[in-house]
Amino acid sequence: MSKLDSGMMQIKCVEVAELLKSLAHPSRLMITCYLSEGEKTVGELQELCDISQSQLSQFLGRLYREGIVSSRREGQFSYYSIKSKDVLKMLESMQKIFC
Amino acid sequence: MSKLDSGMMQIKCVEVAELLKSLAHPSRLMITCYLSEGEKTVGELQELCDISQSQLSQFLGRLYREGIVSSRREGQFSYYSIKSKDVLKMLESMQKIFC
DNA sequence: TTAATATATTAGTATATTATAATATATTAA
DNA sequence: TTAATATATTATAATATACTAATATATTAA
Repeated sequence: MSKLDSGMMQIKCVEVAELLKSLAHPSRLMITCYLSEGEKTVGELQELCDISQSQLSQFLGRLYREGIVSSRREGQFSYYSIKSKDVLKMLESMQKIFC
Repeated sequence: MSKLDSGMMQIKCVEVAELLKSLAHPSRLMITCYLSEGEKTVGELQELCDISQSQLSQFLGRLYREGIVSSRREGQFSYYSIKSKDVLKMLESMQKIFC
């Protein structure tokens, strides 16, 4: 583990803390965990996560704005998935440690 | 990666989201990152993290209440360290991924 | 005992987040 | 075109968080 100088440390901590904040809610974490298995529609997520339509949509909107997920529309459905490899790695290592 | 049933999934997500929330602030993340190298005094952390005495103490208090760090007093100094192996693993894997 | 150092606590304001209900939009099926 | 389904947006009240300044406590040194 190479050490960062204090300036870089600050920058990294701001950046990573933002990611943690995005994930730091039971429902948002659950959403992203399920998405780590692969792309899902809003409806599928709603089944899996058991939260209200409005909240799910708001959480997805937030995760999207914060760059955690990407989305594509195909006809009636919106498909969401994890946007970055690093976030995926992070989700996987959390699953290894805690699940 | 074995799959959890939805009840266990809920429980794990609540638990891990709490941890993420504890770490989801640039200063709290920095504090815990430095502590992942080993026990430190409040004064040492203050040097390293460059935050006000009051905030540092409040953040340490919160991390303590939330079970992330443990502390011991030795004379004039308070020593803090990461309390759980799992949190340590988590911090290390974040460093591997993002630093 | 007093002063200095290390750390903790309290109070107050500003801002952010959560949850819910209501409403809006887009797409497909009848 | 209308109804139904899938998803998004807005408004709002309740709660939590962040930051600062001020004050308090405990320990050591003089």
